[in-house]
Amino acid sequence: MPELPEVEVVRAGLEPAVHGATIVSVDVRDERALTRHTGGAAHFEAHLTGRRIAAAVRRGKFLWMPVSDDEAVVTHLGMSGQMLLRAPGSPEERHERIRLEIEHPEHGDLSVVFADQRTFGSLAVDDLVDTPDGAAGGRGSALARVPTQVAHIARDPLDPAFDAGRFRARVARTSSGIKRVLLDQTVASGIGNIYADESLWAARIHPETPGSALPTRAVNRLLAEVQAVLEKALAEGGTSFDAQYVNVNGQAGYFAHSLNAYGRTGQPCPRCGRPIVRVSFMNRSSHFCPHCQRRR
DNA sequence: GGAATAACCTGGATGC
DNA sequence: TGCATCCAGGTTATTC
Repeated sequence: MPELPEVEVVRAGLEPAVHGATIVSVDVRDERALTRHTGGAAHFEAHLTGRRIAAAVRRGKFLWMPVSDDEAVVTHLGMSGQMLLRAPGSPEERHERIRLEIEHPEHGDLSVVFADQRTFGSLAVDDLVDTPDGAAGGRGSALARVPTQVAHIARDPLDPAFDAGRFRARVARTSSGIKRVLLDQTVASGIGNIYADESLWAARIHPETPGSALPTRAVNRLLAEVQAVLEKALAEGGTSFDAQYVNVNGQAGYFAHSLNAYGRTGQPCPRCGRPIVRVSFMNRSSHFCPHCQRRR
């Protein structure tokens, strides 16, 4: 499941290949991959053909490639989306939805393939708007612009312009469980189910603890653990359980070997040795140690 | 306005 | 072997 570290690995892989490249053709093979695009496949193809890509930028789980100061191709990988770099004319990938043929002045011709099994991911052409704080829109570009579809989400915890004070204030004023808050992309972006569970385990906080019940010291500790978990996962190439997440070359990450709580139901907690439990939560699962992470 | 929940989707795993 | 059911979860629309 692509969360911040996985999307950043993809962005870093795309950057050298697409920066300065020209889109010579666009082929939409499944229009369901354009659910965020207004205008349909023909509009998407015609609008991008001939445009020059200026960068690969990321905020949270959103990735975008500006094609001018006012427009960008926005990508969200959803649950199973992949952005793959392939040789021109390479065989169609399994679940391939969209293919961009690009021409780079140094690297030559390449195919950028968007493949997505569960079709939760999408591409779209979107307008760029100024960031309210004047800082760069995301990692990968100094331009203080962000797609309208991304403008409503908060900066991610690894962003130098992340507003920790705003994060603490949002946590303090809500009665919702802290895991729900972590998954709210308008509070802090880039955190999904895996890294929420891992961060809460590291900070020894029960996922259902109301935000308002957490002392500032605990919120600060949690934020530090979120940043540490994300950094470590990024360094290890992200988390791969199966073929659902791979980098632009189709390779898996290694962070699954470093997980302490997520997906370890019944296995001993690495800290106290008692079994990790799994409970249903928001149509998904929470994994935690009931001994180390007690309810307040 | 804030909070909670359902729906969208595909394929692997599991049970019968 | 084949079929039915469950499960995974990010985002958003809907409901309370």
